[in-house]
Amino acid sequence: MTQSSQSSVRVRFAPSPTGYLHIGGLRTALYCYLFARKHGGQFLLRIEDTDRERYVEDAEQDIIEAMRWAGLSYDEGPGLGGSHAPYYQSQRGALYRQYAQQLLDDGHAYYAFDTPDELQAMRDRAQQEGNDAAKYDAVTRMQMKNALTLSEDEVQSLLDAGAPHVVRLKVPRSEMVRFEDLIKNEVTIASSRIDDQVLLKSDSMPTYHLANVVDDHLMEITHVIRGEEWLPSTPKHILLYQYLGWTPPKMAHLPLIMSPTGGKLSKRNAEKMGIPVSVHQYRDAGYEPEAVINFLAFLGWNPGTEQEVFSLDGLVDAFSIDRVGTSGVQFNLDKLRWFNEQHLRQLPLDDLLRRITSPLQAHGYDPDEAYLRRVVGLLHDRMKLAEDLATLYPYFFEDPTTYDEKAVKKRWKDDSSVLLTAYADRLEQAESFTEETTEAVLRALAEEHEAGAGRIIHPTRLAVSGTNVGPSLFGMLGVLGRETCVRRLRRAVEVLG
RNA sequence: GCCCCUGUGGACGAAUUGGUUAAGUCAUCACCCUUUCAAGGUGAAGGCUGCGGGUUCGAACCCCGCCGGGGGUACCA
Repeated sequence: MTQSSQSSVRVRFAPSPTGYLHIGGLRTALYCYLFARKHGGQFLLRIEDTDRERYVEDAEQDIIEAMRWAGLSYDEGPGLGGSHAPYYQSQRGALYRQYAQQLLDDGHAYYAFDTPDELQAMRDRAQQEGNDAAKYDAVTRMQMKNALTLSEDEVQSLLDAGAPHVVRLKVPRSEMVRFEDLIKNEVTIASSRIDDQVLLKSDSMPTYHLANVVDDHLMEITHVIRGEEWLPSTPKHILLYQYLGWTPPKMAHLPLIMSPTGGKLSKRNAEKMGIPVSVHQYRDAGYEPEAVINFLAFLGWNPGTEQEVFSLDGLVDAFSIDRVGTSGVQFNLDKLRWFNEQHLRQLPLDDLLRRITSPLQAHGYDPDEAYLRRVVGLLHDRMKLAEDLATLYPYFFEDPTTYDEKAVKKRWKDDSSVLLTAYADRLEQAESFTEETTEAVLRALAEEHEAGAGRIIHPTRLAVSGTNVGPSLFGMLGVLGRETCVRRLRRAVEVLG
């Protein structure tokens, strides 16, 4: 890297608590984190709670917990403090107002008193006249009720009378606004395309644009890494930096995550595809945080080598912003499952046990540890999700209540009752009950009846598990134990005849 | 509509930066292994690198024009 890697890099993840942290948000956070750590810099969390209408009470807690779960630790932020506190925009109002005032004083911003109805009327008018966009800009602002069209006295008396008003950015009529994006390279937009953006809302809260620029500067952010949906408004930010006399940070806009049905992965179209949206849903479904992180890292980035399975630290090592792609990437649940399987498999037994407990309990199972260890030993290599134990292999925790219909049809034969009864009898009397003995007993029995071993193996699996798929039969029997196996064999004979 | 970003098999993506038969992973299919299903192993199918022009001895890569996809166009972020 040409970048002198020490120190100065500061990156922030700045979510808005308008909902639970979603998977796309976590990816943005991850890239911020990777970049910061890669360069030995700081990673901070800032809560952008300027929208009172959409504020969600427990969203902030959810965001913090999701970051912790994912292992994305930050150096400054809520609960931690830091030299640039507070990290809540709702607590920094005075700052934004101060800089808005500076912009006002310098003639780069102005008061506007238009009501929502008047704005709507202006847009309707513009549309009727066939103007391509209904903008509040260098042309239309002269027809509106603002400090540019009203006299100084009128403005003052409106202000004194407490008339609702906003502060708008005075965007130049025609200027080329240019910036260098670390991912998209050079981007240029004509200022005539930019709205006179509201900076301070009538409730005196800042909009994203003002708050973001002020905070990024004050918090000494060196790199703004965020989703591509922000690319078109970046020129406004560049203008703001310029008018405030500040040097803008480096910009990097991440490609969007798409739904398999097309379009940005939103809550709605994701759920339609059975894709969990909130990070906590992944946790609850038993996905490994390392796997989710690994998967997310590869959504728009790759190391350029064959290696795909990475730990978080490994990703930090391998990460480089210039290997981030430029086009939108489709979310692929299959690939996530594969990553999950990879990570699950390399998890030491003790760690695996810890992660398996809560999904089990969620399904009402609370096996003792020694038993669980044996079950997991048998199933470790077959698991794709921590939840699988409860959903795919419930029979390790309770007797099957039904028998899979197709399996019965295929595996339950005329001689099954006789054979299983005999097998149950022998198992009951066998000297020991292990993987080896259950197999030896079964094979001997099959031979005596001049039947293939499968004649007993398959119905036994059905009787014991209720289905015809699963791990090695004898290993399974050994784990379940004599009493359980015999009971289930006899019950199957009773039910299936 | 207008503005911005973008386009390599079904999905993700590599390609020493203009160099010859366009990697690999997921998914699919087949075979092997096997008491079943996975896993694992081996292999297959799937591409005029969106389309059309150009530049060049040579283009996925550079230029032009189309077309497609996405985002933005709020007193939301």
